[in-house]
Amino acid sequence: MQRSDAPLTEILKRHGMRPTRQRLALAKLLFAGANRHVSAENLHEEALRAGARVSLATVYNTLNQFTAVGLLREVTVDSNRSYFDTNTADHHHLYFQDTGRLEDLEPGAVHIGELPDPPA
Amino acid sequence: MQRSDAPLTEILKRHGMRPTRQRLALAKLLFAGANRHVSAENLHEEALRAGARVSLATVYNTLNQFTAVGLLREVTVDSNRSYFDTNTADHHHLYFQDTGRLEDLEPGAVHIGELPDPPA
DNA sequence: CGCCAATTTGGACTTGTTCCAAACTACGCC
DNA sequence: GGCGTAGTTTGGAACAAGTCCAAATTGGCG
Repeated sequence: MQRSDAPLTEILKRHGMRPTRQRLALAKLLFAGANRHVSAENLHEEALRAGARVSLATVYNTLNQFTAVGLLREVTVDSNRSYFDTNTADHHHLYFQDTGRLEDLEPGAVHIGELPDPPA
Repeated sequence: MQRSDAPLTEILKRHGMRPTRQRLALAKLLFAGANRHVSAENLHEEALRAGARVSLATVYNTLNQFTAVGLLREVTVDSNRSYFDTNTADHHHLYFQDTGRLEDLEPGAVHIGELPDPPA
C-alpha cells in the first residue's frame, strides 16, 4: 500500500475533472484494488470511516460523473437502489437477493441470441 | 366483450383472496386480453379512466399480492420504477430507454450458460 | 498572491412506494 | 335476510433514494 495518488490524479484530469480532495478519496476507494460494486450510501460510509470528509451529495455527484465518463458502470438490480461497478467491461451479474450482494459472472456464461430490431 | 367476471372471481378465490370490487376491476384490466406490462401509477390511471374507484394504495397492494401468488411477475428495469408483467413464464425483455416501453423477447433469444453455484 | 470557474455542501425537495388507523365490505351463520 | 367479524380499502402521513439549489469553498492559472 502507501501508493502515491499521482495516477489517480492523472485519471481524473484525463477525463476533464479537477482532482479535488473528495474525488481523489473516492477514486482511491473505488480503484485501489480489485473490481468492486458499491452503492452511494455504502461508499459514503466507507469514505467517512476512512476519515475523508465528503458529503453524500458529493458521493452521488461523483459516482454519476465517473459513470458519465466511463470509469464506472451503473447496475440496476432490485429496483430502488443503484449499484456502481468498477468493471466497465460487458459482463453479467449474479445478485443474491438474501444478502444483497452482487457478484460478477464469468464472461461467456451468458449468450445472447438474436435481438429484435431497435427502433429508429 | 361483456364477458362475465366469474372466471376472474374464481382465480382470485383459488389464490385465497376475496373477489372484491377493486381486485376484480384491476384483474379485468390486467388479464382481459394479451399479456401486459404495467406500472402502479399507470394501472391506477387506467382504472380511474375505466370508472373504477380505486385508490393508488390499493393498486400497490393488489399488484404486490398478485405477484406474491404468482399471477404477476415484477420486472426491474431502470431503477426507481417497478413494472409488473402478466406473462409469468420465464422470458426476457427489451427495454426502450427513450420511450420507457417494455417489450417481450421471444423465448430462445437469450441463452444462459453455466452459472456459479448458489449459496446454501 | 489573487481571481474565477469548478466543486462541494447541507438542507429542502421530489418521486416512488409503504405504513397506518379508521371506515367499509364480503361472507358464513343463524 | 340480518349480523358479526376478519379481510380490505383508503387518504394521508411517513419513508427512502436521489436530485436540486444557492451559498461557501477551493483548485489552477496568470
